[in-house]
Amino acid sequence: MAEIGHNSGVAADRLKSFIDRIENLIEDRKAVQEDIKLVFAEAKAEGFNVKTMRRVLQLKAMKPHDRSEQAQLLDVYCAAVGVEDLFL
Amino acid sequence: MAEIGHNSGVAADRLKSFIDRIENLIEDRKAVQEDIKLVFAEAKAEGFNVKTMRRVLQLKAMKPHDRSEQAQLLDVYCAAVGVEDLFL
Amino acid sequence: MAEIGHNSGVAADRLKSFIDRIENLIEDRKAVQEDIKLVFAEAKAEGFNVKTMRRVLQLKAMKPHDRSEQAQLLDVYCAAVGVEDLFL
Amino acid sequence: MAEIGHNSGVAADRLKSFIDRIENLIEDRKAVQEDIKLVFAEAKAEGFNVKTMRRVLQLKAMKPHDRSEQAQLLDVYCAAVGVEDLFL
DNA sequence: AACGTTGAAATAGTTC
DNA sequence: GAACTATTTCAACGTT
Repeated sequence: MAEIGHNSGVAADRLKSFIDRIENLIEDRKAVQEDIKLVFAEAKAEGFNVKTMRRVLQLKAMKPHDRSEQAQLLDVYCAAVGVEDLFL
Repeated sequence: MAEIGHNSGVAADRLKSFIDRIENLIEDRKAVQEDIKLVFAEAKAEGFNVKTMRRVLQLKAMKPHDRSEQAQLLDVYCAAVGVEDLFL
Repeated sequence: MAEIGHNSGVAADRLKSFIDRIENLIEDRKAVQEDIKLVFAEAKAEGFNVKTMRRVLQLKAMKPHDRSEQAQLLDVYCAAVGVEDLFL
Repeated sequence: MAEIGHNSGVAADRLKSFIDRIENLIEDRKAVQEDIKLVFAEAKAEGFNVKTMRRVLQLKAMKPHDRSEQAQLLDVYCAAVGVEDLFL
């Protein structure tokens, strides 16, 4: 464990540096997040359905193999429970 | 706005009562949540896939009409973007 | 992974049972949530401020200050970075 | 709702454009997130406690306590209920 | 290294 | 429809 205190402030400075770097990165992340929100808002303003868009993004992000595997399992489970699983 | 203070403690007592009641209800809710977790754990221990079970529960909770409506829209969007949307 | 299908429906029945149990628990949870809402509504009707009540509940829930744990370390880090760490 | 289909692909192209833009932004966000993880790892390698660092970041992120708002009301409620409301 | 635990981040719903 | 709250989901962390 890094020791802070006593008579040297070097560990403290090091910590401060880490904290600052992370704070800046968190700022960046927030900015990107804000951009994403804006694009969704724009799409919504043109009449697109945001929720469905999110789903499409999820599907695109999935590897095709995983996708079909999950889909099959969902099929089986839905059949077992008596739920129609049409394409969601 | 209910006045608290001055020389009467009745409003304070009333507030305390409300807070206590809600705290108890929150406890109840936590207990139920714990039960849910236990059932999922039990199912998992028997080899079922928890994530897929959650999906089934979502689908069951949906009104059939909404379900098919969303499914159709997803179809259209996936086609537009070039993603296969097999049964997810 | 639990196998469903082939010629035996026992795994299917088992899954159905799990799903049903969880559905019931979710119903319970919704009921409790509804009760909470009602108490808040009652308090509001008597003039209390709901938002502030929520904060009080948060603070009450935070209670266990756990000053034994890593609180000292937090003190040190906050000092190093120049943040006041009133409680926690 | 934006209509897609029939004989014009303009809405489809528009959707595709939105989806692409968001995908890119999501990539950016993942990259930033990765950077954050790296800095934490670096700090940890120098002996700092990651969990405590996260708490420091939380505390720093907490707003200037806004004592003008409804803080007085919170004081009153906390007093009524018997909770110490150090800051907020 | 998988498991559960925990905390953060996203999404959905509700209120004003 | 904008803001806030609540729920759900996801990812990271320590643990066995």
